[in-house]
Amino acid sequence: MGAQERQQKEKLILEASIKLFTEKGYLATKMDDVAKASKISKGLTYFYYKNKEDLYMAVTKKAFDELKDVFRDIIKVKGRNGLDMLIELSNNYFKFAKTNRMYYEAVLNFMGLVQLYNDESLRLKIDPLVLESEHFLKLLEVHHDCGKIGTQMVTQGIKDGSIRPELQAEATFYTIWAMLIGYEKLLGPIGYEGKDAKINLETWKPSFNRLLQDMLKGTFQAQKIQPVQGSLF
Amino acid sequence: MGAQERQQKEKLILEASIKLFTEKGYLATKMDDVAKASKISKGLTYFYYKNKEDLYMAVTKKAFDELKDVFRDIIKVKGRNGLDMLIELSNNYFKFAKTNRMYYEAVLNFMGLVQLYNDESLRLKIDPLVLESEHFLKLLEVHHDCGKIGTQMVTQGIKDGSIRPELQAEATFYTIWAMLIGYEKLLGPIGYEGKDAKINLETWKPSFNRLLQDMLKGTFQAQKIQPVQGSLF
DNA sequence: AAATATATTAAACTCAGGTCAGAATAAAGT
DNA sequence: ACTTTATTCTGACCTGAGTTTAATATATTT
Repeated sequence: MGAQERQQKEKLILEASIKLFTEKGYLATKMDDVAKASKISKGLTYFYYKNKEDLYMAVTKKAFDELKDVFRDIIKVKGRNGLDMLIELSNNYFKFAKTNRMYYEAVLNFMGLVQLYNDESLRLKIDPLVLESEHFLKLLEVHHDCGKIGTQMVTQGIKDGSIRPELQAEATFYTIWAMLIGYEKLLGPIGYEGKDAKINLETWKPSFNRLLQDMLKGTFQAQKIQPVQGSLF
Repeated sequence: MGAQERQQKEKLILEASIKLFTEKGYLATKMDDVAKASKISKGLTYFYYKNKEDLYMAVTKKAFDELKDVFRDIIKVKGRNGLDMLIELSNNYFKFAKTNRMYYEAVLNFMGLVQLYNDESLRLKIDPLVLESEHFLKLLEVHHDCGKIGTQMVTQGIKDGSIRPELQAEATFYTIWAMLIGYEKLLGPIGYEGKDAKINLETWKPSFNRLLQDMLKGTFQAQKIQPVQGSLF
């Protein structure tokens, strides 16, 4: 059994666990289930993956790679201004989070891990095997890649005039990302109001998008003030 | 033993677990530890709390109450405009998240729960005992209270002119909250870059605050356009 | 074909959340 | 005051799930 066959076996286990994690969630999925679904013995899964978290890290890697594709798919289409790219990113980001819920949760979980990782005093709370995992460092990179692609969009927007020029691209992009993450996190809780919900998933999103755009381009200038200015010259 | 004495005992267990959760985290804290720290038998903890999660819900209740205090402390001070209140809220929110890390994590965890709760197809993923917990409904209320207080700040800001009038108070506040949540979540991961980090905790925050303020008051109008307008009349 | 390395299994181990039968204590009834 | 009932409490036990390991089968090398 060469390295290639081994990779195939790993992939088999990985895909079985992705299916299970998606259906039942990480906690409810037992290593027994993974083994059964992969048609191998439970012990063997520990031959290919150090432990359950290591397996989850492998899943997370796939998840973050797909999220990165969302970023890449937008920037690779030419002929749009930066603002439009970011608006589409916002939409597709939410779509991703909704459609690939388990994947998105894995991404968020990873961000939580990195938060611990960055705080020396908290790092020891992370399972050492996770840090040793080949996927961990790769994930840090992919995370960073997403940041770079997003920053590129802002830079592009500043260049083409769709975003106000005094903004700092990188900080701005990460603020946008922060908004997306937080929005996703808050979405549910607010929807709860249910009966008299003036503010819920549907009604809130336009407001959110509007605020995001205003923040980036400075609506007052473009929509209200500009006409007045025009009459000046 | 009256109801009062019972409450005291509950409080004892609660405080022991808060200490342990803070020190070692939820997962690393064993019910044996809680029992030992409370100087009772393990079985008895299950007399006062249905299970570990129920205990955690009680902790979460304390956590969210304290977060609500952060909101209340700001709005109860009169003589400031709405925007300033929100800026202070932002600062104090981050301070809270940093100082009371375990509490803040509990709050976030609860938000995750509510997200499941709102999706009928996912609700069954929540431990039924959690839904039965007396704290769960209370927590939904406290969450809502925070939203109301924050919305009040925006309303105030619109009234006193520190926030642009066309914004919808509720949607705007929840967008702000989303930004805070997301910022907190992203903070760590970005700080990681470490060596060449242009963007990290320190350098990013001013940018973030600036974007937040611009979004709310429309900086262009106030700083660049207004003077021109003034010359018109 | 023997020796070595790699896969694979099934059973055993461990740890931690949760239960339970019964003891100790307190409260209520007679 | 004594019995009965309800409440509080304990420690041993149960169970489930992640993980380890000793032993076996299969493949690779020499």
